[in-house]
Amino acid sequence: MKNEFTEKIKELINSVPEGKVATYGQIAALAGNPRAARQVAWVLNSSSRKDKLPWFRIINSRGTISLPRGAGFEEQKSHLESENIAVDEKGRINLKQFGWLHI
DNA sequence: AACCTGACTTCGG
DNA sequence: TCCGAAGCCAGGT
Repeated sequence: MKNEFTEKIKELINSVPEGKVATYGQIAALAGNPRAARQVAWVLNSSSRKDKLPWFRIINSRGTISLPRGAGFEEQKSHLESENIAVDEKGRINLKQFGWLHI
């Protein structure tokens, strides 16, 4: 198929186990394009609604929530905490402990 | 086909 | 460790 890259991104996101988080860069790299992290975010934004992907398990390389306050930050934080993942006030997460794949 | 946009990443200060 | 600028990718208009 033509956009197997996008399809693979969805598969990878669905592969993230509960209680773990992955970064855009990791997903992009596993999908075959380490540079297409932005595309991962785009796919999430467009597919999370219809495909119900665990978008809340995807964070940026700094190990923090990328969403701004009032635009999903609170929501994502709640989802993560529901899976026993520690998130501080600034949205920071300990990747050493909760990271799906170790960088 | 060209330009714009985005839940990013990396580098330098 | 935090902030700003530049670079990259694919989809949308």
